[in-house]
Amino acid sequence: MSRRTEDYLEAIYQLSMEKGYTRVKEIASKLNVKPASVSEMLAKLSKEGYLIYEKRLFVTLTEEGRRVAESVRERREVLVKFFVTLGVSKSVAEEDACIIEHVLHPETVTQLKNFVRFVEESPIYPKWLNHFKRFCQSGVHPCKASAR
Amino acid sequence: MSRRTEDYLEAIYQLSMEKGYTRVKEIASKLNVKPASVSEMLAKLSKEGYLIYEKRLFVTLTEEGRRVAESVRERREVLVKFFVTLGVSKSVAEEDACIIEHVLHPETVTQLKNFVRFVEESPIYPKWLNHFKRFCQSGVHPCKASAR
DNA sequence: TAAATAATTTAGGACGGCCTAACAACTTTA
DNA sequence: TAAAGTTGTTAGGCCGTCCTAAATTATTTA
Repeated sequence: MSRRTEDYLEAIYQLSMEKGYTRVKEIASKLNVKPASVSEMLAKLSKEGYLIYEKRLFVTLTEEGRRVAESVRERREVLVKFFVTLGVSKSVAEEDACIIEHVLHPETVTQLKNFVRFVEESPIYPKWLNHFKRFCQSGVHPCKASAR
Repeated sequence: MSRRTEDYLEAIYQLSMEKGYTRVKEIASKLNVKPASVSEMLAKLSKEGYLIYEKRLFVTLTEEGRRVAESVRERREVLVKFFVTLGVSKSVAEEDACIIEHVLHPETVTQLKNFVRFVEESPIYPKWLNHFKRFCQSGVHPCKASAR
């Protein structure tokens, strides 16, 4: 299962949300490739059992395809949330997440999740965040600055 | 400049540290590819001005090549430090860093750096880390647990 | 210094993913 | 319902990176 394969599955998954299926043209525009490339990939994915493609009509994921897509999406969401917590802008966060979601070791993903939850659940979260933001701007840790 | 190109430059940079140069065989083993592939890549990189290759002898980076290699390395180090702070094991951290170092947006890298420094410079760092570790194990935020 | 060994290069090929151009099949509309 | 427009497919090619096998060059050792 290559990275690109995962990209396709996730794109298809998302595009299918509303109508239950999607089309070559939509996938192509989502992934910024030409329809011809999508056609090719669909043939491959369908042969490998990740989706069912009613020729010239619509694409639907199989159980297996959906499973993969969901896990990719989950990983991506953790990353986005995480980068955003860190003060990265949403658009950049999404871009970066999209790129690296495929390759992180499960252990890393677990720790990212832990971190996000830890920070969110901390009673001093607002204060922490505020301090962190000030640190980003001034380069000085507020707790230290006030101590001397 | 492709990802793979960056990998090669960084590998060459590291391998050259000691002796000031390196060899095809070493690069091949570092990157887990065959010498033939290295040969090819060296031809390309040398044509593009990133290194000077005295045929069949040694490889040295040009200024430009060193510049690229250093920036790649810097990014990777931030990532490793970061993942380790997050509780990811060193080996996994290094692996993951190696994979994603190429693709992160500068904004993201900046924030990662900020985070690492912020955490390190916090006066309550030991406490924070301890809490985070306990949270990872129990799933409960220590500050909350003791509050009720 | 000749023979054996080690390192490197070259040639030829594979694979994944992308593209364009030409064609085919549906859909809309006149 | 035929022509025009839209969507999808096929064929042929390209690029980057990798490989194996064979040839070449360098180095070691007897």
